[in-house]
Amino acid sequence: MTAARRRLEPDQRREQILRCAIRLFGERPYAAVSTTEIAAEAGVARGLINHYFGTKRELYLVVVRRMLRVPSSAGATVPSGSLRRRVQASVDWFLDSVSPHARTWVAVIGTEGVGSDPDVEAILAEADEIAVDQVLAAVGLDDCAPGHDQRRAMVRAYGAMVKAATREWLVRETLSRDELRLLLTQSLVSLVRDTFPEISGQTKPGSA
Amino acid sequence: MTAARRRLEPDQRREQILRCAIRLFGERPYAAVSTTEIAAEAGVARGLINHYFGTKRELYLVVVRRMLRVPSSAGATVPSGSLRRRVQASVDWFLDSVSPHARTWVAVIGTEGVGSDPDVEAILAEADEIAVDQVLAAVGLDDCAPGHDQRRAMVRAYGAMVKAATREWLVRETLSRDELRLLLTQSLVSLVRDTFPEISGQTKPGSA
DNA sequence: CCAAGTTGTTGACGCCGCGCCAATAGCGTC
DNA sequence: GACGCTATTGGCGCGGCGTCAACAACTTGG
Repeated sequence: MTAARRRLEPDQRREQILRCAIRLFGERPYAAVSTTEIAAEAGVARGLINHYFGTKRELYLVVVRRMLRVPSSAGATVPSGSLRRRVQASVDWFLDSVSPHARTWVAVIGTEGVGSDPDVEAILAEADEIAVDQVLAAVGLDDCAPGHDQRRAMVRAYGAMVKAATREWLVRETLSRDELRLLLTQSLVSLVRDTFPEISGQTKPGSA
Repeated sequence: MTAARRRLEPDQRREQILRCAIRLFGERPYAAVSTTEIAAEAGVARGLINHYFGTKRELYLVVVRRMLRVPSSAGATVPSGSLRRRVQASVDWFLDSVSPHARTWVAVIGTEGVGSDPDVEAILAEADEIAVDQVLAAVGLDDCAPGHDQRRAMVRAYGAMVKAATREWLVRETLSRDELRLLLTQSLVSLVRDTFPEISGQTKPGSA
């Protein structure tokens, strides 16, 4: 009962399989999803998956990449005003762009214990770098030389907090949107205002 | 050539297999490590793994649990002094306890893209809760009622930043230990001093 | 309107990893 | 030294994955 096989444009078929894969990989960990299952879900022969994506693993990587494609750019307009205002605007923009994709976004960010996959990490890392660029741009510290790498590192770390806190909001619902907004804003302002100055070349003697 | 099979105490054998599993799972993602490989590494028959751990998956969970067992408690003595002093002391304690297990610790914290595993998440979550307790204790806000859940949520988010920043230090080496120390201290101080007050019950009217 | 070509799609084969279980053989005991 | 307990083994069956040659849907030329 192979319900009348139909011929599709490669792109359409590819997309169709990819959609099923995205859903299944979003529900269960990699090892718990079989290509047989994905194929069945898409109503195609299992071999077709290999034809389009090569390997189960490669399909998985495509899924990860796809799920990280944020609307990104678009509102890359840096607002003006005080530091706090600019930060607040960026935070709001982030929250707005996450809201629609909530479930999907959370699945991608989800941590899965031991044994990290280099390829997956590379994809996540690339997305993080873009985010860092946006944050630094919004804050107005694009790339002044001293302490450049350290600042980026710290913003990456801040990004991890953003992800975790957003999960608290979307999944555990332990934070309201306003509370999350407050947390993200305060933290970034503090980072830029208090921490950055102390690592930019000369160690500014802070009042202990 | 089954190099003269030897009989061991169950605990010893279990531990031996576990050690090999820890190493391999630390190097590659779950699906890329076979029980055959673990068995070979440990110099035992593959079936023995099932005998001791039941399932590959269960073995994996034991590995995750084991790798999260921090020296924990021990120096749970809350220091006294100003907020900043107490925070600083906690940060130092954390950095000291991570240093020895660096590689292992990082492997556990590592993120692995899409499709989170509920069981793994539960284990990580439990460890996080313990960490939150320690932080709140150090800060001196054990469990005063108003805004209790929000505070815990925010500290969990802070914990994510701690992990990420520590990775920057240990893996990417983009931050020195001192810079990391500064970042973690400043952030937590800011969190407690600036953000916490605004979510404790009455919304303190902030200067817009 | 049919034949030939193009190419999306299938199904089966071989391999390997995993869970299970009966058989085997260390090691202590009488 | 024989016996028994149990740690340990090895192989069976199932199922997932990658490959490949055959098949058929759709297109094009006559």
